[in-house]
Amino acid sequence: MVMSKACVNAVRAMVYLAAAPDNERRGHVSIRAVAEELGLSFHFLTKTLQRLTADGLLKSERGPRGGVALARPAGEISLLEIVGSIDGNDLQDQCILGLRGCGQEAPCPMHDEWVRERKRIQEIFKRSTLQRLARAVREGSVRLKDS
Amino acid sequence: MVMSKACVNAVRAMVYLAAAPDNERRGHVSIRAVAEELGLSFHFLTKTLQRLTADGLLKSERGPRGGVALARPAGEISLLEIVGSIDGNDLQDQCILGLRGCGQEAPCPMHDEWVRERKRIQEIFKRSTLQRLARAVREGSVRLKDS
DNA sequence: CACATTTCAGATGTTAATATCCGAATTTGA
DNA sequence: TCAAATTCGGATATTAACATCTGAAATGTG
Repeated sequence: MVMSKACVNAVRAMVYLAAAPDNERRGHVSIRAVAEELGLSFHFLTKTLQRLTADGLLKSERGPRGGVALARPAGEISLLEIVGSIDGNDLQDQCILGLRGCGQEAPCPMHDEWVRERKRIQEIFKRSTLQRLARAVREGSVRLKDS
Repeated sequence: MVMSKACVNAVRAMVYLAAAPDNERRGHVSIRAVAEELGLSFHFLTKTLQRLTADGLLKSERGPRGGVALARPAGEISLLEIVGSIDGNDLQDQCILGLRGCGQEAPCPMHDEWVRERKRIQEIFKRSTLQRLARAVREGSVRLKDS
C-alpha cells in the first residue's frame, strides 16, 4: 500500500467534503454522515479526521448542526498535505531500501532512480488539489465509493 | 512504505548474492552469512528467502557448505519479480484509494494519473535487474548496509 | 434549564506484520 | 557412522495498524 488505510479514508472524506454542496449547517457536515455516505467506519474515520483538524486542514464544530468542514479553500489543499498529515513524509523522503542516510554521498542501488520517482509522485500529489478532484466527482465522471 | 520490510530484506539479500564473488560452496552462501553481512535478523531473513526459493528465484542446499544461490542468471531476475514474490502485485494493480473495481469505466479521482505512475514504477522495477544493481555494488559506488 | 447531537480524548479489543524459537530433515566431512 | 552445519516447517511472541467503545465537553433547540 502506498497510503495507509487511515490516509485513504482521510483523502476520500476530504474530497467528499470538497464536493458536497454547501447546505445548511454553515458548510459543516457531520462525520457520521460522511462515514455513511462513503461506507466507512464512523469511529475510525473520526479518529483520522481529528488529526486533520489538529493539523489545520479541517475546522470542526460540536453540537447539533455541527460537523467538519474544509479549513481552507479546496484549491489550496492538496493530496500531498493530507498524506503528510496522516502518514507523514516517509514516502517523500525515505530510501526505498530503508537505508538510513541514503543520499548522494552514500546511495543505495536504487537511489538515483527512486529520487526521481519520488519527486514525480510528490508533484502529482501536490497538483491534486481537492478542487480538482472534487470537480470530477461533481461532474459524475468519477466515484468515491466502493460499490 | 512502498515495500514491506520483508521485501526490502529480500531485495538486499538478492543483490548481495548477485554481487558476491563465486567462492567455494559452488556459489551457495549461507543465509546466516548474508544476514550478518547485511545486519539483518537471521531468522526473519530465513523465512523470507524460503518464499523466494519456493517461487524459484533462489535455489538452496542443506547441510554444511550449503546455502542459497540465485536460481537464474542475475541479468534475468528483476526487482519486479522479487517484489511480486514477497509483497504480491498490489502496488502494480491496485487503486491508490483502495476502491474495488476501479478502472476506466468507474474510476476513482486519481485513477488516470495513478495508472500512469504505476506503469512507470513497474518499468523501473523491471529494468532493475540484479545484474545492474550488483554491478554498482561491486564498483563500490553504492552500498547495501545501513552503516 | 433540560435534552439531544455532535466532536473530542482516551481506553480497549482485534488483526496483520514483524520477529524469534525450536525441532526435524538433509548433507558434508571426519 | 557420527557430529556439525544448514535449510525447512511450524509454533510462538511481539509490535504496530486497524477498529471499536465509552464517557466527557461543547453547542444548538425547545
